[in-house]
Parts: sequence; structure tokens; C-alpha cells
Amino acid sequence: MSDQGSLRSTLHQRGMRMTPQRQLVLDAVRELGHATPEQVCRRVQGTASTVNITTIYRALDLLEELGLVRHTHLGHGAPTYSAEEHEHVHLACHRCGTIDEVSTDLLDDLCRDLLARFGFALDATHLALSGTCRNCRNADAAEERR
Amino acid sequence: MSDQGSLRSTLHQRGMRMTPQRQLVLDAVRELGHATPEQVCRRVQGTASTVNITTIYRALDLLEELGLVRHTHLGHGAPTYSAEEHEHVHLACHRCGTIDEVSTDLLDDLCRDLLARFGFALDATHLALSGTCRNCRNADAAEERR
DNA sequence: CTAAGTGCAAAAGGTTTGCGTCGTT
DNA sequence: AACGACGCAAACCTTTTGCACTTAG
Repeated sequence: MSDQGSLRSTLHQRGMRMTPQRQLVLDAVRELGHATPEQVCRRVQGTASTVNITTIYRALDLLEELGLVRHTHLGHGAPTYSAEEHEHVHLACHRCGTIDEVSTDLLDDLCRDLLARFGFALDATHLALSGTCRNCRNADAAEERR
Repeated sequence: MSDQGSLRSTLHQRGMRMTPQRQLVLDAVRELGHATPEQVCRRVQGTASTVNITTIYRALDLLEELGLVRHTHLGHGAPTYSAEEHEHVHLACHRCGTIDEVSTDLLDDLCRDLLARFGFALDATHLALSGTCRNCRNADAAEERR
């Protein structure tokens, strides 16, 4: 469904092409896991040094529109992009900033529930949940006792 | 727990004060529900026209640190701030951009699970879930049939 | 008097836009 | 020739920082 060939033809239908730059951006996102546009850019430039950051942004937008990559806002800074097939849930601690990744199985029930009650199809492939991690909760508890 | 008095004393312990500007920012966030720093600024300036956007950012940071407000990234643009007591889950459709709000009850099971399995205390008060809403799913299905 | 808080201007990200050029079809 | 894609530079928007001034304790 999202192999090289059908990707090419999807683009072709729209009068677009799979250029080397776009391929490099897609590869970079897949290899890096999560990466900011900046990081993707550096990676791509490792292979093709003249590729401009503007092209990175345009390619990321296109690839996202095609459903091949997705971006998420972890923390405060720039968003991070990752490949659609790279599935997991982020547990982001808003106290220490740590980000854990856990399986999307966790959300199966919630998914079912949302669909049944609201007709909403949750995209569980790339979700960020914020809260407090075990360490910070312990630290908080210790502080409380003082 | 978070009434005026204890807020004042919490700040006082840290050698800080509840200034008119900070109060206005907090009020604005509470009144606006979800608002970008920009929107908060305009609201505050309705009452005190000289307040600078820098002060808005600093106040929002402080209030967030105190746990009185929280920010979320809905969609692409600027983050939106809202008061901690304003509890709900956002269902954000990444196709049409609509944002629904539903009760946090939905997450009770997930909360329990996360805590038990990972020691992670989910902050369910202000969560954004992305996916596809009923309308867009129907539209997609119709398109598929063509 | 001291330190916190503010406003202002400038800097620093991060992202988008306009435009001239190049390569495909 | 026509159009999509690219690179470059500049514009833009949002957020942060440095600094001098004010003000509450």
C-alpha cells in the first residue's frame, strides 16, 4: 500500500514526482525515528550537501499529506517528525522532560470507546501523553515528607 | 488549595508577588478557555493597555510552573493555554481541524493502567488526541467508493 | 536598600514566501 | 513550451533575552 511503486503513482496522479530530495527526506525520517526538520536537514545534507532547509519543510509537508510521516509536539521546541509505520505512544514527563515509548496496545480499549461513542478514529500511531514519571513522583513524595 | 490566599503565600515563600499583570493573565486564561499567548495579551490589554507581550509570556510560564494553567498544542500553530480547573479531553481531527471536547472520564481506565504498569501519572486534565472525526471518515468512505 | 517585576528593543528560533532557474515531460 | 521542483534570500511570526527603570517589602 505504501511501497515505492504506489507512492510514485500516487504522486504522478497529482502531477508530482518522487524526487531524490523527497526520497532522502523520507529515508532520513525513517532512519532517525523522531527528528526535527533541522535534524532531518542535517542528515539529508550528509548525502546531498546542497539540499536547502526550505526543501526539507516542503517535502515534510508533502509526505505528511500523503500520510507517510507525521509530526508531534513533544516538549516546547520544534515538532518532531517520524515515519507512519513507527508506532508507539510517548509518555512525556512534564517535570523532568523524559520521554518513554510504550506499545500502542495500551490504547486499544480507548480506541474502541472513542469510535463507538463519538465516531472518532483515534490515530494511536503517534501520540504524546503528558504526566509525571515514576522518578519525579517519588521525588515529589519525598519533598512532601520534609 | 488554589484559592487566592494560598496562591499568594506560595508565591511569597519564593519571594514573588501576585502582581496585577499576573492576575490579569490568570483571569484572561480562565475566561478565554483556550487561548494563545497573543489572544491572552489582547484580552489583558483590554483592561491594562500597557502590558507587554513579554510579560504575558513570563506570567504564563510562572502560572504553568505553579500548576494553575497548562498549555497544549492543538493543530499546527501557537500553543493554547487554559486554566487547570478546565478539564476535558480534546479530540482533534487532523483532516478538517475540528476540535471536540469530551469528558476525562474516558481516560479513567487508561490512567489506572499507566500508573500500574509504568508508574506514570497521566495528566488527563488537558490532553489532545488526534485522529479522524466522524464526518471526515464518512467523506473518506464516500470518496473510496467512487 | 534590595530584589522582583516590568516595558522596550533587539535577538533568536522556526517556518513560510517570492522569485529566478533548472530539469522533465 | 509548460510546469513542477529547487535553492536562495528575505520576510514573518513567535518566543526569549538583555537592560534600564520602577516599585514593593
